[in-house]
Amino acid sequence: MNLKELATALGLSPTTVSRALNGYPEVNETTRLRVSEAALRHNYRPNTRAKGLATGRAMAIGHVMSMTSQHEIMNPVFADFIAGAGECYSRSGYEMMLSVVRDDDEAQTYRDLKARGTVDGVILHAPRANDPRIDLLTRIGLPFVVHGRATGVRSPYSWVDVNNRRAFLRATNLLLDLGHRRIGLVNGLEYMDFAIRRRNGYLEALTGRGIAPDPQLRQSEEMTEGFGYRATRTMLDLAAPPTAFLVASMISAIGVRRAAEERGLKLGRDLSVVTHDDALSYLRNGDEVPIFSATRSSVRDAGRLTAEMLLSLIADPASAPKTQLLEAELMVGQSTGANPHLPKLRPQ
Amino acid sequence: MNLKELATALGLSPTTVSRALNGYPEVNETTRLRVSEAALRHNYRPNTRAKGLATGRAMAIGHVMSMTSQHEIMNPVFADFIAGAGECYSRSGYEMMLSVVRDDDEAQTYRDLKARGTVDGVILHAPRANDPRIDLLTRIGLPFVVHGRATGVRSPYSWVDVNNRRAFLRATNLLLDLGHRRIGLVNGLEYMDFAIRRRNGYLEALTGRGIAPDPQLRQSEEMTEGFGYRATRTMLDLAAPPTAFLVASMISAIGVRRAAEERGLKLGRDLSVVTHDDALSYLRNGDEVPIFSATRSSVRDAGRLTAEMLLSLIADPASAPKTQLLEAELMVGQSTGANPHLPKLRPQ
DNA sequence: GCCGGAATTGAAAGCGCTTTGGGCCGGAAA
DNA sequence: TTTCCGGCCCAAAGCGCTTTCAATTCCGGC
Repeated sequence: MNLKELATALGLSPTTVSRALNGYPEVNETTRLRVSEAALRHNYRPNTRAKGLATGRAMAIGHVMSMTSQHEIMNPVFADFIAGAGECYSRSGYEMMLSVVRDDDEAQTYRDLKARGTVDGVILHAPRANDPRIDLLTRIGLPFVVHGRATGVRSPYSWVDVNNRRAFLRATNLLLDLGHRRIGLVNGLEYMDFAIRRRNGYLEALTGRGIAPDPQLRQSEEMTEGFGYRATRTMLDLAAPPTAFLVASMISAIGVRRAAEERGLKLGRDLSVVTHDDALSYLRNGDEVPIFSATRSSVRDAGRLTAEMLLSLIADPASAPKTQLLEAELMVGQSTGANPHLPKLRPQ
Repeated sequence: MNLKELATALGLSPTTVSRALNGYPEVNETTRLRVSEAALRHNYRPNTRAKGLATGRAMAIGHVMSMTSQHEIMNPVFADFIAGAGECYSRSGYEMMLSVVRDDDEAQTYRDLKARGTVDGVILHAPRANDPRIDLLTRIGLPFVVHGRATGVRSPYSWVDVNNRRAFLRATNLLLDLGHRRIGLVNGLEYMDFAIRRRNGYLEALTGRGIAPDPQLRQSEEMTEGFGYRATRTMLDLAAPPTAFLVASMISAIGVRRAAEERGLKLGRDLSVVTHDDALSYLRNGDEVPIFSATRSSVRDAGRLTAEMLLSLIADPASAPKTQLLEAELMVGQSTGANPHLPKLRPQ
């Protein structure tokens, strides 16, 4: 059933039916009722493409996820982010379009989305330092919001980000306060912006206490369980091993725990761990007392906020770029404790 | 730049340009070259909506993920499945549309997608026993492929599924062969079809060896880490605790390991665990020797296969429903070993 | 030198919607 | 009574493509 059929069934013109359904004021209220009742009864819904063609709006938002040909890692965070954004879209009548592309095709994908008018805007995932995609999107005039930021990019753009530097600064300070002096950093890939900021927060805290950072205590890679495991083993094998770890994701932290337990080290007693916790739905960090002490920030909320920001940008194209910085909570859980090797400061 | 503009720029009619770009035979080869060169130069790409309107095909596939209002759990498997399917789509020029909806809106969402012509077909996720969505989709005539099956649904439909029953049958037999007699089942929600089949495989193996299944050794819930942990604690607290566990997901298995290690039980020595492994990219099950003994089946491959099947169904609407049953590999890893409490069969 | 047919191109009619620019009617204002 | 103005509705023109149908040109064959 299309508009014309519905109109003839009602003895009205397509014009009036369209106006009635779209809430235009110049249609009689009783007619409107009659129309919407008939639309419901006939299960009428305007054709997406026809409507889009007529209005010039796609009512769709693009999410491009690129995969390096080598890694092929799906970010576990992605699903929850999508869920948050998707909520927003269905509330607002938007569709979400997902493109999975090889990373060297990503720029072309954005150009395509714009040229073919497939979407009204996109969300930029996983920004890197000096990310060229930001300039690209600005240049081609496709509205976008970045989930994260891109160190080094000077031109203004809209973003929603967690205060990663501050989060890891605070986390490091927590460990320092517990007497830890050698703190291992198990970071994400350090061309990713979030990882850079986390490292900076970590370094800032150390130097703030007059501790010279040891490059041997830093590893960075894709945040898998296996990486957490391997990085921990390697650092524990050092002549002067760390007594605490700062980890960039729960998944990696699970690997850290595996390595620790393999050595008979109990977290919170023999070894301290603070991890970042994205509050993934299937990986809750304990119930009352968190399993891991953590810097916590819901990526699902971030998804919702990012999507909302993009929709507001699309609604008002003239508006200046918006930004939103979210603070992570620092939660003390069961995986941290005083440095057991600390020489008593005041003996006796 | 649209078709008309490109046509006038070339001194040709839109008809010819359209034909040239779409590979119709009746256009002069030199003209075609001229056209495609100009299209490239002007960065021309046909408008998605206009093309869709004219052809009647959306060139898009819908994925609906519903969330129960209580749970709000994003299936961690979803991301990898999507990645597999997305690969197939971008290869074939299709788009993926994702809808995140409350589960009581799901039926309406399918009706919408059909009525508005937003997609050419959908992939049905997380089927349950007697899943009503299958009949719904058949009734409204929206092509679909189910990722999984639905016990109890009699009408024919297309699906791609792992042989869950067989996988858990074999896994249980492995544990039985290792001398385990009390085997705990940490299953997914048992209204989900896959969980039903896994339980059946487990029960079949037990009864096949003349062992009466103990209902106390079965728990089923959303497959989170926390559930794995709690279920294990509960079962280990039984008067006659299990010596082995069969677990429905790596995430839950990590919870099982946490509970075990909390009790000082080492996996593979004091307690055996076999888990199902979806081969998630960020949660590899070890490198050479798997961490967990596991029934393994890549959900990403499943995504690819499901998408391919759907596209072939759409290409040939008259074709009969297709099905594909994937076998899981049974991999022995570090988490299984002989039952330590087993009385020696041949003492001395 | 004429004809049928292949090769090549175009005009125009949709696809299903929105939206502009009237048109008609009844009642208030003149 | 005439004029004007809301209130309500419709015809028709697009939106940017595809595709049918027709037109034109250029051949070789007779």
